[in-house]
Amino acid sequence: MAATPPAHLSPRKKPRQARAAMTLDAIFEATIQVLLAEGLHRLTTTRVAERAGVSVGTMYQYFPNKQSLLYALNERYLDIVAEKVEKTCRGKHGATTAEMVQALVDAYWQAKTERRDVTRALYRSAVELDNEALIEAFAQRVDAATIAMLASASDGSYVDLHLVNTTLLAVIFGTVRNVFERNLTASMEADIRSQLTTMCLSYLKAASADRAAR
Amino acid sequence: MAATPPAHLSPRKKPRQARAAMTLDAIFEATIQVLLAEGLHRLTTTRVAERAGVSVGTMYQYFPNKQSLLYALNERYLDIVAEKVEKTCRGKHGATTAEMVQALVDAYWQAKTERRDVTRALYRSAVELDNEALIEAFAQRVDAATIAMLASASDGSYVDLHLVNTTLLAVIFGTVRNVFERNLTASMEADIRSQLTTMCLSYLKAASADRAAR
DNA sequence: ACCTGAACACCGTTCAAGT
DNA sequence: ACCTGAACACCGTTCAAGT
Repeated sequence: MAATPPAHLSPRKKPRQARAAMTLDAIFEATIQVLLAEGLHRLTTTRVAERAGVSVGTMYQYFPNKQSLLYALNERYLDIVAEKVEKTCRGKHGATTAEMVQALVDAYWQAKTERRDVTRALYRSAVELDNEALIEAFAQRVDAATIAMLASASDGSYVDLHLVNTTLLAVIFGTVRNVFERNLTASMEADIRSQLTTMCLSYLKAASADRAAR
Repeated sequence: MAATPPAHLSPRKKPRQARAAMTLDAIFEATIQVLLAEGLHRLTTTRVAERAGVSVGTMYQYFPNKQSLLYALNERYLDIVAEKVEKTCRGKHGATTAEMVQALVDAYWQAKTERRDVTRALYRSAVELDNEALIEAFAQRVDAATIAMLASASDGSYVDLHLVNTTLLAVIFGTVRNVFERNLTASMEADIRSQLTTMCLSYLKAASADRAAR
């Protein structure tokens, strides 16, 4: 689960009535819409409230400030991505390293591409916040999933699995973000994605204790 | 040189007198200071002006808006990084692939680490802006430098040098950013840096036409 | 050519009042 | 328990006036 956010960013209260839960959903949905339609610097509490059909005061019942709204939005999003990656990893226990890497890169890339406008908007929105806790929680969750997967590989083991795994994830996360921030053609993007897979695989082979022992 | 920024982000005028040049420098310096001391969301035009010892009106003579100030700051910074990478690349023409990769990762990582607080602050500040043009210009400049270097390698050539090179840079840029956004120990960071070098190298070997032909 | 700072429209956040 | 919206302090940006 996501780590508890810093106090000044945590939601004020949870909705206790169905009406309130709907209000919250409307606020999140409105935030995404304003973010996409107007951009981060035009994302104002007034505009979000208006689009959500509530008053500003209502927003402030759930979130102590604007940042915490964006924080919660990113948290939701990362939860979904993490869940997808976890599921993929569980499905590949015992497989070959090649299958694992392929599946991992595909799952992560796919999760980020599904709604690429939202992904981009959230990458940007995250800047305002004290988001280290958020990123760290996400990283550790994925870390656990991929470590367990790699440890079960049928064709290789690593002297320092922890380091290899952290490196692998830093490279995948980083590269995907870098690609998303540039304006590349779809085919160039697809090419890089496939090259990234190749690259991760050749790294794992080079780092494999198994191979070194042969 | 850096590409011309979008009209709404380009500086209003260049300083024509020594006094004005000093004013501009003071504004840039103040911006970095406020960014480091107070963070992005407390970076206000008033605060920057006050710290720079000028009035707000003066700032607006040089920059049409707050974004353009951050744009110019990032431009300056990326120019310095690009220059360092270019110099490193020129120095390795004709060397082995291993030397090149090592030098490239070191140069880039080093440039970003030199003032890591500034690097982090600028990564964050860049979010507000329409910074695609900025990133693209930087990427293309480095791209040209590394392509020329790799093409001169004494021990390998590539079927699709362009793709290999773009992938390599996306991975390096992305990974470095990812590492900077996390809170890792110094030794963990050093380890990842060295692993990244290994990884790039094993990728280049795998992608080398030379080796495939053997 | 360069600088000033009061003025304006707008933003984040609060809180007394409502259902 | 939940929602409202006027009120307040502050922000980005302008522009008439100064040197």
